[in-house]
Amino acid sequence: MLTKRQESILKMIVNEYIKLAKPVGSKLICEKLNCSSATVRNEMMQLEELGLLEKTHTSSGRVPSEKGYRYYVDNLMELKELNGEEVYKLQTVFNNSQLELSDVLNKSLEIISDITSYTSVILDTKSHDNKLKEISVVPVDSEILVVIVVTDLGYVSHKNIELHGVSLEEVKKTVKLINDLIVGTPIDEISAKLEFEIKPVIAKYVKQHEILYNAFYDVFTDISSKSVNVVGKNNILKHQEFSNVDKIKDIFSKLDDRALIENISESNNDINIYIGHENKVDPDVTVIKTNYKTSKDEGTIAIIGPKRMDYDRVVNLLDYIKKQIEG
Amino acid sequence: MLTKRQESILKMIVNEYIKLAKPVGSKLICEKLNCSSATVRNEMMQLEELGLLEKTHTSSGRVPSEKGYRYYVDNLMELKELNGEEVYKLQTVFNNSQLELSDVLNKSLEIISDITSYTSVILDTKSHDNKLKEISVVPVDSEILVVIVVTDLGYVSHKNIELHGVSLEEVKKTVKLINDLIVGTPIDEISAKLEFEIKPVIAKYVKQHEILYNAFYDVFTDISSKSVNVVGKNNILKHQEFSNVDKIKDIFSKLDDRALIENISESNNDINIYIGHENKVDPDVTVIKTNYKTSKDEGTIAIIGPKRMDYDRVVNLLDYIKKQIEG
DNA sequence: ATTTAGCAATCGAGAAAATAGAGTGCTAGG
DNA sequence: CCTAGCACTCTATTTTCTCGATTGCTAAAT
Repeated sequence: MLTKRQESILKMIVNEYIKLAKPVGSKLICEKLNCSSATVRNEMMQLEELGLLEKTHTSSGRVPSEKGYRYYVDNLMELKELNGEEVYKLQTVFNNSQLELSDVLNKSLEIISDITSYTSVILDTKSHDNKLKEISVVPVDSEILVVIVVTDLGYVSHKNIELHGVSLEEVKKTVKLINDLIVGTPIDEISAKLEFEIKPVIAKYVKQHEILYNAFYDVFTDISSKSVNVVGKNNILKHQEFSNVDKIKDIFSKLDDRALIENISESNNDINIYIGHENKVDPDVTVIKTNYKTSKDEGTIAIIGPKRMDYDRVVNLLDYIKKQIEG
Repeated sequence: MLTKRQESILKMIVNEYIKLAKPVGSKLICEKLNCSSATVRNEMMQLEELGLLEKTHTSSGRVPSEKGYRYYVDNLMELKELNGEEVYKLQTVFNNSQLELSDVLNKSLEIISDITSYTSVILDTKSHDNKLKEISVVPVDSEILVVIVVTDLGYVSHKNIELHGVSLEEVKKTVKLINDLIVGTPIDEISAKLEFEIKPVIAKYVKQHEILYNAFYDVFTDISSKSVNVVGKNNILKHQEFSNVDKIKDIFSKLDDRALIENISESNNDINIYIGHENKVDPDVTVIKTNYKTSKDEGTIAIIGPKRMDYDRVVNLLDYIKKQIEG
């Protein structure tokens, strides 16, 4: 258990390090506290023994360890009010009634990435309630055809197919068959249904069914796939912990990797903080994220930055967005 | 006018520098040529006076200047055959008949970025022949509606709108009006037509027309806008000329900038090479690009890399792709 | 008229040494 | 329990030194 004084020393060190990114020495602390630097040093030593602080070398100031940050966010962090300008910028997005949810999320996280210099990720998991609403086809010319699929919740996906010897009649027949058989099916069950129920049927009624089957398979796969959007990736470059080209390469490739979906995805409804090794993205970053869920949509929004992150500010911003979109 | 020997020295220096990124000294050259290093040095001095070579400091080897690269690509470069593996990889894309043109372009430039370690840009300008084919709406629920627009050439765009007190009837009426009035209009004339011909009409027949008008305006804007796709951006990090964080920041922000569209766009049908200051993207890169045009689509494909670029290889690859997609 | 051998001069890159300064841990006294 | 004082440690920076690559020039050779 930490004493009151130890806590305030830890807090000061974390805050100072977040601000200046330089190891914090006893002198700086003792000026703010009413005691000598030797006293502070003794306390620091104890905090180090507890694993909350670290030194970069024998005679350097102290830097918070992951455990130190953890203690800070769990016990010490104070959530301040959002500043007026930030709220104002975000409100222009939330008040724009012409935007769809996905636009609102993208734009508001762009703003956040902008004002915080961190990177954001928006993960659209797509709700399980999402059902197939309608399939339609628009012939473009005698050879080409656009297949359009719309779901219950307003997701749209489309694909162009080239008909090699398939007549428009047959296409229409296929579309009708599929419409009759699977409208109303939840999107994540469509693949299976398409293969085991639809394929045999259209194989019977339609010549050249492979082309059509594949096209539909693609559109459905596309619409049921999760989407990832990484915003403000270049902000990575603004932080001195990522000033080494190899590290930059490393992080950029992780942000581009499809595995990011699994690594970011969050089902918990709180604002969750994963510091360093606690997250699956990269041991040198902190990920702050939360799940969002509206009647039409669900997913995860996340902010990624260095462990030396402005924790309270980011938590506040995420919380604000979450509340706004969940209404 | 350069002598035969000067040309082969310049050529060797460029090739060597492209390979090793280190200033090239006289010793290396004189081993390949049948003469002494002093002779080579004399020639080098002349090439430097002509502005074709540069030194990084008084006693360093030589590095090609922009003018030197220019002379190289104009007069010295030999176009070799593509190697079998590269052709094979690209063929798997071109032979996949299920892919649309845009997919083919993206995938083949992904392959090129991969094997060359350069960055590619695909610019889809959209053909002027692209005309509006059909507008349709799919009601998602009582409040929400998907507007889908398809063009002549198979481009699709869509947007969800929220109807605040607009009845489905009115929407259908609007859609019919628009369909009747502007189907067949080239997409780049749609905005104007929408504003000056359609707006007055729907304003007369439809209550709450603003919402609808704005939604349609958005979909049309979207479909007529040029698309940019930057592939292999992280490859920038692989070249030693971009090992400085500020330079990386600089280039990345230029690749993200919408101005890239204007800076890359190319109408000339050849494979064009813009070395350093010759291009509008960044003075430290070379851009090799060409226009492509098929019956359905047109735009620009470009490869961006350091000035010390593998010119012949990239020219060959671009040429190969251009020929493949133009059929 | 070229080409070449030889040589002093130049400069960068890297190692080694010197210096300054910030911060620590410990001890002894308040 | 706190603090003043001090020796010690380590980094970061600057300075100096050395090595080696490469050049330009000159004079002799072809």
